[in-house]
Amino acid sequence: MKYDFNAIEEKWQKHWADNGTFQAKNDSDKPKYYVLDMFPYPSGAGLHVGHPLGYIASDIYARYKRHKGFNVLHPQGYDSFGLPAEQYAIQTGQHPALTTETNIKRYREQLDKIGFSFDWSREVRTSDPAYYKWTQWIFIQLFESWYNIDTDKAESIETLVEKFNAEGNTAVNAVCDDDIENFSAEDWNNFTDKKKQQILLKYRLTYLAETEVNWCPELGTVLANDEIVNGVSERGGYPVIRKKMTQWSMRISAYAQRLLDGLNTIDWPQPLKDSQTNWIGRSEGATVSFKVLPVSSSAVEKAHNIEVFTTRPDTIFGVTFMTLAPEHELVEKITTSDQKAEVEAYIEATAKRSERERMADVKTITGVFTGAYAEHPFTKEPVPIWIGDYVLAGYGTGAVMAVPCGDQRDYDFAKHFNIPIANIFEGVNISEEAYSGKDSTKITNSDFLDGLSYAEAVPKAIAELEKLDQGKGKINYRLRDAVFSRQRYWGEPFPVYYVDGMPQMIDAAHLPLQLPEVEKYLPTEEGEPPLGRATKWHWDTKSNQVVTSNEVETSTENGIYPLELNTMPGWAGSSWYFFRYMEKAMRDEVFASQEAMDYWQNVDLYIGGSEHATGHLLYSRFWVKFLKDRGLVPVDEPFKKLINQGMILGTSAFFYRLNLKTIKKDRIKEVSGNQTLNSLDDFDFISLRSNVFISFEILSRILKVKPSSSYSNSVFIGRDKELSVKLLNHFDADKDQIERLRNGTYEIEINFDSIHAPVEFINSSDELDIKAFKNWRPEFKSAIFIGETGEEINDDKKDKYIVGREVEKMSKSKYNVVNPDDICEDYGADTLRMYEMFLGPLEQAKPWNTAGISGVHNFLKKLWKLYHTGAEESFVVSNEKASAEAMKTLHKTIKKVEEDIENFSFNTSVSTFMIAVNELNAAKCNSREVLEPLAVLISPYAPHIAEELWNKLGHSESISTADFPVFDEKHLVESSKEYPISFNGKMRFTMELPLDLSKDQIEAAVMEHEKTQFYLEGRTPKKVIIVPGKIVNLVG
RNA sequence: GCGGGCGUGGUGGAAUUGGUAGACACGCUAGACUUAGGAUCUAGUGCCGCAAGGUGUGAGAGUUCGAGUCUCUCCGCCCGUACCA
Repeated sequence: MKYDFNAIEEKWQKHWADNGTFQAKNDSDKPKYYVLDMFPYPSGAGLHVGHPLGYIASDIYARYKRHKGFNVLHPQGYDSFGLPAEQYAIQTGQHPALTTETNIKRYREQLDKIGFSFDWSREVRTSDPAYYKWTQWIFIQLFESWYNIDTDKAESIETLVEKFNAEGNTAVNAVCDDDIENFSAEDWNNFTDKKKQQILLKYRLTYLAETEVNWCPELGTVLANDEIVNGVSERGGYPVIRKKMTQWSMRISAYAQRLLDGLNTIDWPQPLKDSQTNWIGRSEGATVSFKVLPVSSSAVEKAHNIEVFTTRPDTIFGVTFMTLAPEHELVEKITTSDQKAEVEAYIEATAKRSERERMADVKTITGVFTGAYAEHPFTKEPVPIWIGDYVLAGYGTGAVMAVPCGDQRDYDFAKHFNIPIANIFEGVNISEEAYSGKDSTKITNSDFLDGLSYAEAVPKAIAELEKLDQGKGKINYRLRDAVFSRQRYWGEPFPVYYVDGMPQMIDAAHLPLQLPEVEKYLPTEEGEPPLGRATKWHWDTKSNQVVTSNEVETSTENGIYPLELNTMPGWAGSSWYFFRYMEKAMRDEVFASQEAMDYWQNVDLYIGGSEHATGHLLYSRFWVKFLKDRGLVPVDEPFKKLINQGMILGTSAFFYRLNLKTIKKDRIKEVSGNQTLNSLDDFDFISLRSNVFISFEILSRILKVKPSSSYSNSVFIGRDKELSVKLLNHFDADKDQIERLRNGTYEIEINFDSIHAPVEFINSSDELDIKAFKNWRPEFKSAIFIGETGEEINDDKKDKYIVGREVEKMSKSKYNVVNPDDICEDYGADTLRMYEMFLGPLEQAKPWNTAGISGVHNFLKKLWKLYHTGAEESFVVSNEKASAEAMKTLHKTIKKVEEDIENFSFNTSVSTFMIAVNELNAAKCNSREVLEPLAVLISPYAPHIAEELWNKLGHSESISTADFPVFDEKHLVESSKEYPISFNGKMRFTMELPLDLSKDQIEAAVMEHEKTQFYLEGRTPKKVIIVPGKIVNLVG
């Protein structure tokens, strides 16, 4: 029988599914092990070969752990709420649930073909009401909680109300909004119910707040930061503005320190821990309060204080000015009438500047003096107060005490505006730049800090500030509370209705609150989220359900209230799904039972991409810590060990379009490939010699710019004068033009667009059929294409275009996707699995190249032949004793494969299998003693062929129940070693020597060797290094 | 700028953690069997050289009997982040 992989794989996949082979038990004598993949979003494009990489790795590990005697939980599910399904719904009117259902079906088919040992009986889908009922439930728990700093954990809001009743809020130590007013128990009891609710909202772990969001008017929705590229929406390229909106937020900032501390307890890759650490951004320092000096002409006479945060309180005597963010609330209050016009103009100008401009232009220093002064806390000297956009409103207090001698930005600002710079560092020259070292340098000109070093001065400065009650030590975090509202349809509805503007939770007994039907998935004409289109989206507090009639009006009298129109973000459902799998079957009465959670605890091994470092992986940790605080789960961290699989990249084909802009002052003349451009002479500024095209080669030579899609391919001529002049010289521009460019009258921007070319128009010689492509994409009809060697390519001159190749992330829009189904069809799932592992280290990004797959496929054929013989390929495994050599091969392989799996070094174990099969083939081994354990060894990698061979070996139970072979050292014991003999560290020859020789005997044997005399060239070795069992080195 | 990672044949990548660099595989070359199949088998394949030999892990230095591996300096590439006070 030939190795018919298609038949074998289909047979066993069906067998496993029918027999529930991989269903985990919740009670077992075996130790438990929980292996989890980051569950996929089922996109319409289906799986490509990059998706299964991590699943294959985790599957190998899960199968290995079963062989090792563990009760393994290895589930899979779908993160099925999300943007693409909604976008598709907007375009086609198709309900996202239907699209999602179709996509899941397709995903499942594709996944099943690869032979994963998932326990599908525990599948979860975040968009399933039975699932999101519990996402809503957790939201309610967050709403019903506050963070008590004294106990350092979340507690029921009831305990807060008790405190307010007893003693007001003055003694309450909570993480809360910063605009809390103090009140006594008496005040509290006199507050109206609404007032009480308003106050409590400022303490809850999920709360409503006015926040700045990225609003895209064209798309009519809020965008997440990662949906914005270069200041415009990723989808469609529309402008994005900052807008204040009332949004649900999660008080993740309460957990900043614990999220940081927890990193020390988990086994995660260091780069990932580092990015969470940076994201949380802890910095130690102090807050300092500066009194604003009253100025007769200032708008208000009332005394103001400016709070700043600084990490360098030791430099307080170096303060020569202060800077506020333009958005700082005190700006308008302290600005003097003289400066008012200028300040307002500046604020308006900065508000207008887009995020993109601000980012592109960090070098330009701008700012305005407010006319006001603050009093230095110690010297009592007046300190001028400026505003400048280098101070960010969103970080710290939105204000800084500027120490130009110790901070480069303050230094540059001071230089630019001729503000005095005071030096407080002994023996440091600050005539060129600021000094920010934290070493033993002594501080001077600083009163009580004189002569102290950084380490000594910081606590001293803080102590003195505390005496004045003008500052105290503070730890600041960069981590912001997370906005939790989305103006989308396809997400979890909030279990919230509003009475008199105050949010009320739907009683948990009435969950899930299911998504309503809408006729369109767009925002309403009034700008409300899509749920605003639902005709039945009011909550009836009498019947505890969504009202069924379209006619009913909301009112207090009938107890019917409007429901929240926003939905939850994508990360809501993925922040707790790993608990849901723990239950044998989805249960309606618990999100996961206590027994199940006590048994499975946390995920032992989690595999997924590092792109989730500051999203999913942080939010999950936050929710788990919260759930732990409230006694709802037994663990503090969700994922004990984490592995990031690298991305599998695709090879894209590109061509390049010339896109030039001349910019004359404010006027922009755009001549892009979308317009007719007959020659490059069309430019009014630079007249390029005819027949000279700007080639990448020239560009890269002159400008050191490489054409590539990751680089923007833009050369901004004019912004960098020197480069511009070089380029102009290259094109023989006249002196006058160069002069004008130097004067800044003109700028030119040369831009190359990289355009992805679809494979169907490219032949095997990498040539693109231009005519066919232009017919397919008419918008490129008049584009000028530039070849990699710089020539202009158009269909009237040439009909082939040699495409550029580049490796990048696989994506449908880049036409570089390889489908795993095709690989399974042609080579089999076992080949696919092994080949993906063979490509290289798991964590590494690597390009997909089908060329090498035949090597792995041939290996599986050779493996098959080990168990079969003759033209008919009949099964030949015998019960004869194996040779010592074959046993050695087997045990060498056991040892190496076991080590490799434990180290997640799957690529090297594939090599090890190849070596083993080559050796056993050479030794003509067909002994059961070797071939039976070999099948088990290989089964995590190639489960189908292993299961088939196992079955042929006469076993009725699945190979997955077999024990992992036990390594026995005795088969590897050698009596001799081929020693490398080195002279001065250079290996010259080897000689076979018994291992039981003493050093002296080895030396004698080596010295006797004829080649030794040759390499010594008559000299006596000065030294002979002998490491028994390793090497011999003669030093001459 | 800052943080992290990396640099080894024509290619993907190995290297027992300081001990024979290039395992395994792709590709390539030659041959065998076949007759137009992207099949199979055998041998070879870092580079220079007919050979003996020389040389070789981004560049340079250092530690060591011995360095791809450790230390320092520099160069290049990739990822993350962005005025964080």
